[in-house]
Amino acid sequence: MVEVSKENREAVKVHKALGEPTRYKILLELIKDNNLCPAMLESRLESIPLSTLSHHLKQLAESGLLDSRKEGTYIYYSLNVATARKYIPYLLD
Amino acid sequence: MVEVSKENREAVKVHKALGEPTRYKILLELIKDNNLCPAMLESRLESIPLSTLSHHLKQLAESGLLDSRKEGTYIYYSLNVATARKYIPYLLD
DNA sequence: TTTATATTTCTAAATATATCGAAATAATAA
DNA sequence: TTATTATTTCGATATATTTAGAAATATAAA
Repeated sequence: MVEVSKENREAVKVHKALGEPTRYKILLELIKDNNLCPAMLESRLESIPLSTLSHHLKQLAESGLLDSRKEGTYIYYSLNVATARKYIPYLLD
Repeated sequence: MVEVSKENREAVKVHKALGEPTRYKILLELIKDNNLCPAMLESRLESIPLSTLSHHLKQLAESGLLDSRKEGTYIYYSLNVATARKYIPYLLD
């Protein structure tokens, strides 16, 4: 099997991250309102445990779609604009 | 949990289809050379059984990324340009 | 009508992923 | 230092997906 390039592996990772309903919803929330903490997202996506949410946020961040920054005990997640522009331009603007 | 719209369900399906290395490779081959049959793809993607390939082609087609047309015993798969322009513009041109 | 070719569907096993409670970490406040 | 809050990591289970051989289908050619 011909292996894909590093660039293509990254693309597959991004699409895989987007190809799951909960993660897609997280992304939609962040497009509406950038800079959200897990606890804030928890109240927007009904009945999801924080441990599950955290797991999905990790995958979205590892794909490059999200950035995060820590402030005290809070962690703010935000869209990585460059990655989002590349892979989900149809959702922006 | 807030459910996603029909449009978003379609988007998730497309991203899920793209989020798997073999299917991504199939797509890259079709971008290089549109209108390929399973047997032609089989020779381009080394060591993949036709049954597996057929399964992946089905998912790509069901997501809306591929069209297919039958000619005798052959089935030609091709990019659906509208869907591709929406979800993988970074791969086109 | 038999044979050959292209492809799909079926089925079962292997692998990967999602889920969620409990325990762990990390920062802050009392 | 102890308690509190925000979040992550762990571990186990449930669910979904991928894989590939065998059987089935469909078309065309001998």
